[in-house]
Amino acid sequence: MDEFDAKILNIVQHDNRLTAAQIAGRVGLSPSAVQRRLNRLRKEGVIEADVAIVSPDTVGRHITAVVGVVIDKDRPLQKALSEFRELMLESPEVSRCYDVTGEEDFIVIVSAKDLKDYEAISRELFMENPNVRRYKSSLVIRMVKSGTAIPVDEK
Amino acid sequence: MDEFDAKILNIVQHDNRLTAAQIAGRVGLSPSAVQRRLNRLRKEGVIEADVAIVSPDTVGRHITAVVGVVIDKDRPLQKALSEFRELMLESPEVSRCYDVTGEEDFIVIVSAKDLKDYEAISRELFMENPNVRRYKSSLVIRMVKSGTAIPVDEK
DNA sequence: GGTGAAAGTTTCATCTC
DNA sequence: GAGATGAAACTTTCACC
Repeated sequence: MDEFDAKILNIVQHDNRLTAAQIAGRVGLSPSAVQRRLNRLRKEGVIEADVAIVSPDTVGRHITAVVGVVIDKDRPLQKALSEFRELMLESPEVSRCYDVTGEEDFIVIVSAKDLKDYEAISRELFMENPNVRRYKSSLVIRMVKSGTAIPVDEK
Repeated sequence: MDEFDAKILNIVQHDNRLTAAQIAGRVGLSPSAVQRRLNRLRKEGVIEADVAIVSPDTVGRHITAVVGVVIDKDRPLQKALSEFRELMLESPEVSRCYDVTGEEDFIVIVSAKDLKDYEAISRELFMENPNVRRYKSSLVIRMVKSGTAIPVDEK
């Protein structure tokens, strides 16, 4: 990982369909050097995935919610935690789930078609979930920033 | 937007480096039909972007935090809100920012190198920010799910 | 890391339903 | 309207310097 890798990562995190030649022009390497680095970064797992980002609104997902979840500590804790994680992983409406410190145990990002759909989803995932003691939904009014990029220091 | 589009979107949201021929095999179309649809979906903004996802840990970003922010309502509200949004947009350590309903005004996802770095960032963005009345950090212990995919109903 | 030839992929005009 | 075919243009791969 040197300065070239950092520059390449900072570029492809915003557009991974640029050709090696285009990236090469910006970072000052030959196209094949860029390709070699990209292939290495992918093999090593620095680049975890290459994905298309879909605009939720255009596919009828008009609601995003941020949900703070507290697990019921009266139940076997490890089991409750792993069951909850499993449920999050297998629910397609859950786009992200963080295990966190603080008052809440998990913070979950949910995507739903509309409010009615969100109510059904939150009832199923949280309200009727015996592992959940309580939860608090915050509806997203406006996506201020919805990036996926991690800053990579160019040294 | 038909069933073919939905299937294509559900595929490229997990891997946008598949070739049109590979996608065609899975959805039951010819490669050129898949290409035309992908180009259309990109032009129409259904596909907002095509990006590489970088593993934060591998580039030295070991801390992720979810921060709930309450804006100081004693200040001119619209100005405070837009200044705060602007700050989030221009801060590379902020990967996401949601304007939300409920107790908090914003929920912010921050990426930092380590705890010391996080303290410096949160001091600058939140503690010393006159537009912020109070904020609450939750440190991410474990990324349970870190997807970017939105479910697209295949009819 | 660079170069260049081979293999693979996308683009686009054309034909068909 | 949308899908299939095939040739041209472009991109990636890989052996070699």
